[in-house]
Amino acid sequence: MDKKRRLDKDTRRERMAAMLHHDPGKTDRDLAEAFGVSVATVRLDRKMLGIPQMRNRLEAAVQNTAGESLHDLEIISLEQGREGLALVRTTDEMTDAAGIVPASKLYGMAAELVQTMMNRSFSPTQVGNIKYKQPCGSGVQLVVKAKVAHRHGSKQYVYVQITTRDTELFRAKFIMNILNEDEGDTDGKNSG
Amino acid sequence: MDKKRRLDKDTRRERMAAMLHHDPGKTDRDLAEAFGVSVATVRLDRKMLGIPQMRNRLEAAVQNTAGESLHDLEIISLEQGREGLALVRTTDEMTDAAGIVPASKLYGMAAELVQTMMNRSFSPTQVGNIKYKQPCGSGVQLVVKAKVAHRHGSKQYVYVQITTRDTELFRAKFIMNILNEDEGDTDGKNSG
DNA sequence: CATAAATTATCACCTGCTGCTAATACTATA
DNA sequence: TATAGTATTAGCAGCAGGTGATAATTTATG
Repeated sequence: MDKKRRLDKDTRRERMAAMLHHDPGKTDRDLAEAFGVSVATVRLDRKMLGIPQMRNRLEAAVQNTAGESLHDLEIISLEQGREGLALVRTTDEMTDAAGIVPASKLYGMAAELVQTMMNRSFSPTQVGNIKYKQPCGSGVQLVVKAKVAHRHGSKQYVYVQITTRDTELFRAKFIMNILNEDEGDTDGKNSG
Repeated sequence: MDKKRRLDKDTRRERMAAMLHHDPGKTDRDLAEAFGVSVATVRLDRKMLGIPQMRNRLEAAVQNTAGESLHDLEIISLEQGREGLALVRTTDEMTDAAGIVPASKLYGMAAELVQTMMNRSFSPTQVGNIKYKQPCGSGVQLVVKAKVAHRHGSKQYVYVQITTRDTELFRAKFIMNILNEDEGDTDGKNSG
C-alpha cells in the first residue's frame, strides 16, 4: 500500500501535521520513510510547520492528556447551583478507534459541568435516563447546558443536554444528594 | 524548601518512582537536582527500579492516555449477546485530581463491556438509572458484570454492575436498539 | 537553455541516555 | 582501629534523535 507516492509539498505537509498530531511519537526518520522523502526534507517540513522535535511533542501530549481534564469545557455562563452553559469542541483525542466520541466522554463533560455548577467534587450520584442519540465525531462544536430542575426531599434533579448547533446529541438527568458542604447525609434514603 | 535533605536510599527511590510516575518528563539531571544527589546515583536508582529512559517513559505515557482505551478490561468470560464478565484494576491514570475514579470512567468500562458483548461499536444507546454509590480510588480490583436481562419490542435491556470484592460501586442499565447486522435469525418476531 | 524551487547530502554540535570502570565516601562491626 | 560492605560519585566512549548551516543535486517552468 504505497498511498504516499510522491505527494506535492503542501499535501505532504498537511498529512505530516495530521500524522504527528495523532501520533507525536514519530522520529524524523519514521516520517521520511512514511512519505518516501529524505529526513532533510522532513526537517524542513517540520520547520515550516512549526512542529517541534519529538521529545517536546511527547511532553506536550502528556501534558494534555495526563493533565486531568481531557475535555476542557469553556464555561460561558454559570449560576451557582442553578444552571450553567459551556462549550466544547471535540478533538481527535476524544474519539475512539472508530473516530467517534464515546458516550463516556459526553457523560464526563456533562458531569464536569454539573460538578462545577454544584461546586462539589464528588458525591454519590445517581443518573437517570441518559440518551446518546447520535454518534459525534471530532471537530464538532458542542453546547453543554445544565439546569437544576427541582428538588425532591434530599435530592436535587439536574438536567444536562449536549447539542450541536441544531441537534441534540446527548441528554442526562443527574440526581444528586444534597450535602451541606461539611456534613453529608446520614440517612441513606435510596429508593431502588 | 529543601524537603529532600539526603533521604536514605529506599525512600529516595520510592519517591523517585512516584515522581516519575506522575511526571514522566524529567531528565536524570532534573532528578539529581531534585534529590540532591548526582546523576550517576539517579541512573543507578532508575536501573534498580527498572524505570526506562525519559523518551520511553513519555512514549508509554502517551500510549496509555491518547491510546484510546484508557481502561483495559480483562475479559474473563463472554457469551455473545447474553452476558459477560471482566476485570479491571484501577490505576492512577484513571483518577482525577482528587484521586478518585470519575463516574465517566466507570461508565466507560461498563459501556466497553457491553459493546464487546453485543459486538457492536456504536448504536444510539439509552442508559437508565446509573448509580455511582461510592468513590473509588486507584489500585482497586474491579469486577464488571454485564447481562442481557430481557428484550422488549426492538429494545434490549442490559444490566451492568461494577463491584469490588464485596461492595457494589456502580450500576447501570443500558437500553439498546436492536439493529441486526450480523446476527442470523431475529427479525420480525421480537416477542420474548 | 537558464532560472527558481524543491529536495537531498553532509558536517559539526547538542541533549539525554547507556555501559563500563574506577575512585571515594559512609557506615557497621569484629 | 582496621576492615569489610554498601552507597555514592566521577569519567569516558558511544548511541539516538535533533539543530543549524551550507552545498550539491534534482525537478519543474519560463
